[in-house]
Amino acid sequence: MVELAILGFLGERPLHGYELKRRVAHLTGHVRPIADGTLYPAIKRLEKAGWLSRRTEPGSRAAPRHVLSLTEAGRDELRRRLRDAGGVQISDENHWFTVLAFLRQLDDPAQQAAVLRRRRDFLREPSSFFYEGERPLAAEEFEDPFRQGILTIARATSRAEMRWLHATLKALDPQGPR
Amino acid sequence: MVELAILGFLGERPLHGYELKRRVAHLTGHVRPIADGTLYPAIKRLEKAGWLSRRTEPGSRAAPRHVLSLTEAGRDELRRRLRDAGGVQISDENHWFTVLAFLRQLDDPAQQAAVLRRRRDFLREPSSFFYEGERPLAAEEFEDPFRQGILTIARATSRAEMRWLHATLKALDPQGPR
DNA sequence: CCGCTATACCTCGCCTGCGAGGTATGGTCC
DNA sequence: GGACCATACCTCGCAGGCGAGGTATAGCGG
Repeated sequence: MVELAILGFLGERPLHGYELKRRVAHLTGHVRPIADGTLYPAIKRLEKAGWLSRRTEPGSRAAPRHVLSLTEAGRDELRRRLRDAGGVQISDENHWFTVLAFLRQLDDPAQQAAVLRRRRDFLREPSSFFYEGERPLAAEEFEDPFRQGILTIARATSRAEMRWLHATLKALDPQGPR
Repeated sequence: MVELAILGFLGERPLHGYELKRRVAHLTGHVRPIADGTLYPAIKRLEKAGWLSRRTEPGSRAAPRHVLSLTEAGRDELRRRLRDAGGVQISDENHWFTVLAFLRQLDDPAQQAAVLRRRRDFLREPSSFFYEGERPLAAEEFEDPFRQGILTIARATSRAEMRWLHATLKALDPQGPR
């Protein structure tokens, strides 16, 4: 997930590690700082794979900065990861948001739509949090206010996302598949 | 997170591993299967700590089952974890939902309210996904439909949760702190 | 009664991310 | 000009979770 975020942000413009850290932290919505021990090894991995290059600059008001930029191979990799997004990337909200944040860089609208459709199909699957044997329980059915909260919140999210997905899919391929 | 889920479900009733697996999978909302390699080692850890005990039963229509139940120490641990929920448990939606799912078992309403208040305070913190320098960008401000999606979905979720939090907090301690 | 399938449990190695530690440099304040 | 702080980068060990593999058992179809 961090790797995708790094590739994505660098796909927009070259950045040094520290600035990258700030942006990735904000990416999760409510600021959730990303640990140095996560960011820098990830940068190393990507660099080793030839997806980004660094150029050292004198620090503006501190230690020298390593300005990172995406190589051509890196841009290909970014597009590949966006196009092939699946599994956790589709089902986990944090991962999914990361994909969404950079999906614009996958410049073929048909491919963008395909990714959105995968998410839509995933959300469509009937789902519930709690069961009584086989039967799913609705929010109103149990007296536990906290579980009611879970269901109401999840429902609100799901609705908002579905509405947005439909509208965006329509805009992307007006007479596309399904 | 898995450990809390195990403690929580076993706090409701004794279960064997396989059934536990089913319930934990549903806990995330849209069925996200939990790997065996996650569940069973977690059970082992909890058992080793003395928080749950097992009793072997002949399998109903397959291999023998290990029915797990919470020990007294396990129940204490569950309550401790719920009461002290913080950090990732508050800030990450997946973790937070796990806490919520079992918060009822923390039987002191004042303590329940304290946990909810921590989440509320976290959600209150001003937050945004994308910045232009220092200034946060609103959904309407950029033309990227995917980032617009992120913001609109996040906003809908946040609103629904805030509404629920306020209502529930009021019900929990009508004249409580703040 | 043989093989298949579903149930049920377990282990191992890997990958990702975290936290705690460390280094270095430029600017500011006294 | 020395102390201090913010910036900037890095490493190490750890923990949680995953996936692929393996074992075993009960029931069912042919």
